[in-house]
Amino acid sequence: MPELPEVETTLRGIAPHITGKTIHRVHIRQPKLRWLVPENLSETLCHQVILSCSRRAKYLILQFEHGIVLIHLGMSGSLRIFTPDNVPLAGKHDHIDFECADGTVLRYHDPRRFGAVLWYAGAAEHHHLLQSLAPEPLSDEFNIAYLTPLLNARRQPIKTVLMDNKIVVGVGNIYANESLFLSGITPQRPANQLNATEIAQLIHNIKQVLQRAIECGGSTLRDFVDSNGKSGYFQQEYRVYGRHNQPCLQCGMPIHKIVIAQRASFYCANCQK
DNA sequence: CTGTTCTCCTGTGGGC
DNA sequence: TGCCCACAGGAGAACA
Repeated sequence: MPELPEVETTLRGIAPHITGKTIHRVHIRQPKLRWLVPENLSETLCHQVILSCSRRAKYLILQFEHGIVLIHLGMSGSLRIFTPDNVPLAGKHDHIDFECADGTVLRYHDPRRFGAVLWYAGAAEHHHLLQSLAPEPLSDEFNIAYLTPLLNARRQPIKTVLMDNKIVVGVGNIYANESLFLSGITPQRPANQLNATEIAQLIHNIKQVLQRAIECGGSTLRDFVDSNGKSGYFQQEYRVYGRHNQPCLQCGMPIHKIVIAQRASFYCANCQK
């Protein structure tokens, strides 16, 4: 499931291969993603140059002269680059090909189709999906002065609040669990009960764990080119996520699994208070 | 405004 | 070995 580090790694993996290139056509095999892929996307993008590639939250943004293509990988989406004359036949869930004039193909693959590929004839910051997003977790804007009043206004479990895009973007289920473990904070604690030290710890650990995962992704960048995609994303070592009943890596006590707001939550009752 | 529930979809894995 | 089915999960949308 692509979390922010995977999306960032995807961006770095594809950007050098498509930036500055001209779209020749777009093949849409399955338009029914989270939202319908615009039917006329190929006509819209034909002869248009990909000016730049960027990321906001877990959205990838391809910048064109007259608008943007917005890509979200949902939870099973991936992007691959195929070099000219090296493009394999499309597989079952290869829903969209962006074909460049030089033959390079950017292929969107998404078995569960929770992702999105959209066109917006305007600036990225004006798109309704992007304009009300909270700060990036790795930015300086995401700091103690910013977060403290927002947490104090919430009674929900801290884990739920961390996953709220109005508080901070890009912290999904896995990294919410991981950063709370690293901070010694139990996921069900009401957000307004965290003290200043804990908030500082949490911010530090969110940045740390995301940054580390992005650095791990750096060694897999070649996987985005001419790969069959089966290797998938890098395997991150998780400290609590998915470790139900396994010994805590700090104290050896079994890891608990509970459901908070319909999401699997893992924690050590001994290390996290 | 906060908070909760529903929804999209298919691969996986447990139960039998 | 095969069938059935609950389940996971990002995050917007709808609603209380």
